[in-house]
Amino acid sequence: MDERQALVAFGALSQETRLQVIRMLVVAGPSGISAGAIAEKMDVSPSNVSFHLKELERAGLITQQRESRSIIYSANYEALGSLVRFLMEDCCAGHPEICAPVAEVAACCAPTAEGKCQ
Amino acid sequence: MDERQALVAFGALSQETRLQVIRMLVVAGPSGISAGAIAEKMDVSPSNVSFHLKELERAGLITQQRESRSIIYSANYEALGSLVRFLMEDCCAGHPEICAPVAEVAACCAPTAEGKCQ
DNA sequence: TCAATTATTCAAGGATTGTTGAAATATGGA
DNA sequence: TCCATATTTCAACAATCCTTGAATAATTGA
Repeated sequence: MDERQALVAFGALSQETRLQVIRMLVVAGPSGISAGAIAEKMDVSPSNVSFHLKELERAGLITQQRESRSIIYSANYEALGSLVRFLMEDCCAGHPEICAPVAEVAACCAPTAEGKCQ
Repeated sequence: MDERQALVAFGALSQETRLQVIRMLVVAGPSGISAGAIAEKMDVSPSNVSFHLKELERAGLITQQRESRSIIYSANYEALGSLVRFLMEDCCAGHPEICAPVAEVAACCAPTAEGKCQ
C-alpha cells in the first residue's frame, strides 16, 4: 500500500458512520451484510448508507456482491491488514520500542496462538 | 483508544500534508523538528503548516515543546501504537488469518529481534 | 528598548464532503 | 408484464475543511 492509497483509506475511516460500518462488517465476517440491513442497524437512510458504502469501496476497504435483490458488502481484510502495515512501517523504522505493544497484540493472532486473545 | 479518538486520528492522517509531516516526524525520532524546518522541507507556508500541526496535535499524534525561539514538534509514538492497536483489534476478533502478515512485521520489531527488519 | 526571528491566530474565500428526498435502476415473483 | 423490493444516483443545499495573507505574540540579541 502506497501513501496515496493510505490517504484515501484514512479519509474513509475518518467519518463516524463509515467507521461503524467497517467495524460491523469486520465482525460480521466473510458472509457480509446487505446494504439494507446496514442502513437499518445503523438507523441511517438507504441513500446515505449507499453514499458511505461507495466511499469505503473506493478506498478498497470493502467489497460488494449481488445476492438476488440485495447487495452484500464485506470487509476487505487484506486491505485492512495493509493499512495496519503501512502505519507500522514508519513506526518500526528505527523505533522498535513503539511496536512492541503492537507486536504483543499481533502475536496472539498468530496461527499457533489461537484462543489467546481475550 | 476509543472510537472517538480513532475518528479524530484518522481524520488527521487523511490529509496529504499532515500524513507527510507525521512520517517525517516519526523518522526524525524523539528529538523532533521545528515548525519552520517542517514548513521549509515540505515547501508549505508557515501559517499553513501551523494549521496542520495544530490538527495533528489535537488528534494527539504529535507533541510540541518550545526550544528558544523555535517550537519543536515530535511524533507521539504511544498514540500511533494505540491507533494501530485499534485497527487491529477488530481484525483480530475472530479473524486471525488477517493479522498474520501484520504479526510478521511486528515480530521483527520485538526487543529480541533487533536487526531483523529489512 | 528596538529590531529580527519564529511561530500562531484570524478572517475571508474557495474547495471538498455530507445529507436529503425524489427519481432511476435492477431483481424476482404473481 | 406488472408490481414490490432493494439499492443507487442525482441535484440541491448545508456543513466542514483547507488555503491565503495580514496581524499578533513570544523570544533573543544588539
